[in-house]
Amino acid sequence: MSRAEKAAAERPTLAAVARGAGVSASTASLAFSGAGPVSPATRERVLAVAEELGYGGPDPRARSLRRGRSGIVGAVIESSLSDAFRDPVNVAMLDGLADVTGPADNSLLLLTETTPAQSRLIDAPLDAVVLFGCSLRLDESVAVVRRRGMPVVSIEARPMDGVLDIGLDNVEASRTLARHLRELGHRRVAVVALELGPTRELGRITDERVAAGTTHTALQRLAGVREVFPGAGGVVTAGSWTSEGHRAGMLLLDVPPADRPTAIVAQSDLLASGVIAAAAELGLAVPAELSVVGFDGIRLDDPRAADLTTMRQPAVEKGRAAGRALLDLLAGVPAESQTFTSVFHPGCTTAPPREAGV
Amino acid sequence: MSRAEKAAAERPTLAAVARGAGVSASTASLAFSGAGPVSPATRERVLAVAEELGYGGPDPRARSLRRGRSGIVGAVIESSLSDAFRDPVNVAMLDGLADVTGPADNSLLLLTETTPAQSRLIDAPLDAVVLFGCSLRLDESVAVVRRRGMPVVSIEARPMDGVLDIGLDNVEASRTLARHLRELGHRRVAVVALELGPTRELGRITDERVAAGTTHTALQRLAGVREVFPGAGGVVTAGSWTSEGHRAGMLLLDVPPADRPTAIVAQSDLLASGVIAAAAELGLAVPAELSVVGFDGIRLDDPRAADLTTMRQPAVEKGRAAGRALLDLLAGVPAESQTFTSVFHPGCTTAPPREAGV
DNA sequence: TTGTAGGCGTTATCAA
DNA sequence: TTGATAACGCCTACAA
Repeated sequence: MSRAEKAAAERPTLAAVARGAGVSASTASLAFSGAGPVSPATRERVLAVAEELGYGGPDPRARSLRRGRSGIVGAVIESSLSDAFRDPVNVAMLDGLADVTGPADNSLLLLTETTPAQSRLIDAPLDAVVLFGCSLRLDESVAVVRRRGMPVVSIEARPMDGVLDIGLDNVEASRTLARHLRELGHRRVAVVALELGPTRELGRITDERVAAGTTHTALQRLAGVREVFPGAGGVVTAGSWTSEGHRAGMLLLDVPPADRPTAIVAQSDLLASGVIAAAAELGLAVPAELSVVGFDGIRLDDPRAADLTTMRQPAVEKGRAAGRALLDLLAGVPAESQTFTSVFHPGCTTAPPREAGV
Repeated sequence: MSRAEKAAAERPTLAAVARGAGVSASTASLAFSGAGPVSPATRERVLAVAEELGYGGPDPRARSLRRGRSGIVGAVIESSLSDAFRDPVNVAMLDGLADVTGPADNSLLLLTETTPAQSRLIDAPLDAVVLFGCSLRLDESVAVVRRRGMPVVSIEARPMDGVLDIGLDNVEASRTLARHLRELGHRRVAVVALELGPTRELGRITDERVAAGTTHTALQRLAGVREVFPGAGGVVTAGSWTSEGHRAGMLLLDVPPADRPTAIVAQSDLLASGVIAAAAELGLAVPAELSVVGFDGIRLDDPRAADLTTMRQPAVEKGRAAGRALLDLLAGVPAESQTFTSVFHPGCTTAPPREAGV
């Protein structure tokens, strides 16, 4: 028996407190939960004995078995925490989620879609689950959770049976950006895409990678652009980070001028920021020599990308909506998928191409 | 009875599976946990019946009561998630923590030090707790947790009884930076401090605010600077964000040149980045007209602050150390507080003051 | 207002 | 290798 176990074994229980106070366990329970009538006198006596014995209140483990609820919502993210939280959009969504679940006495358990058959998803005492931009093991995760009968909410995932999704108008929003560029006169447009899955490797957008792609958001945003610029190519990145945008930008821009796109559609503001940094390094003026658009509408630290042309998406609201849906589901109230809308923000990183109509 | 409750009530239990397979509950349990000898035949039979009944494996709630372990570690942060995660240092520490706890089958529950008497800290099924830069309700949180007999690890908190702390050489590191500035010839030096507590309000550093300060890290870093520049003044911010650094910078720099500091010690790289942005706005060249140092050693997106003179701290390692300490404590192995060391990184944001020896 | 009884779903111990 | 038994600590009808 380890020291910790011994200490735990020695902790007083509600029964011990009740005994000490000369009342029954049920009365003591009421004294703590306030879920029933207890005379002030007995309550105080119980509390006093608890204090004396160093009893810290009902054990949440026992309580959650009895009640059938743990008060814990699993927030599943695909990658490592630092990868995911590097993008303010994810943090904003998480914050929105916590904003709603917290006051309802639910906390968030951080889970990553790790290899061994979603082990934590299986053995953590969860009441419900939110899937944050998961793609790789999406089906597997959903299967595990559904089998347990837990409500599942996804954020920007492809539609799945029995999963309520909080979506975004990715196709339409990307189309809007693409149209904006076309109207300015751009014809040579390249995309810098978010990770497409299943691998996270920077490289050219190819039909193969698109066909094998698992990340709904990236695929949708690409589709939106291609509605306006059919067959538009570009680069797939490993994720929504400035450094990846920079690498992608170098790949696309460090070429003979004739091969260079006149505009780049980055699938996130962070990527756009990296692209703009790459352009600066190559001595390309934005927007005079290169137009760049992003996606998300976050505030960027890099002054060169400060007023980016982008689509603003309601990230915090999406998180809140996911939280509300979860609470409804948990309460047995029917809830439905919903889609949020992005708003076009014209910044100063787009302009007509130097030679219109190349 | 809500729909969710009804569904839960209908879920098969281990006992039901055992009955279906014609074995005892204990045998069925072994078939799932693999914690004992079961003949392959029976195991398969049990698993088959489970599959058929749609049984998703042992209920974690019951398991955690029985085992006395939930596999959940509480990560307590003081502010909102988005405030905390805006600083990559916090994300890195969390990542390091998850790095260690994850493989040991422990997940992280995100908790904020909210008002109502640490409610979630009390009623969430936690095995242990990590305190991340908490200050306001630190004592209260610790009291709650200790009473439950849970191991507690703090990160850069002031020393507390029964709390293992993962520290950083904040005083020494800050002194190093201050000395560096003094050796360059600076005499008029201002500090841009992290939030000092108990309020989060931008304003001048005053004796009162310092005396009332609760944030260990900020106080230590200030003390380190003051060892070299006694009585150094400056600005307290609301937190480690670029925007706060910018505001603080404007406050300190947008004054007659004679009143202007020749160097600013920002207590984080993010703050430093904001200060540099403010300097740029005011047309002050860094480092020619103003030296700026930061703290942390994170990579910054703003190219003007790209190569900041700063102290690099091992944030991920700190998180890992906290995780290891926690696991030790949980296993009953004695563990001790430890302090990490920062490394001076000379960047290109410091230089001798324009007129040495003002 | 308080007490009694039973069980939430598992797993550990021990005996067979 | 399997099974019976007894908790784990609490909560909630229901009865007193």
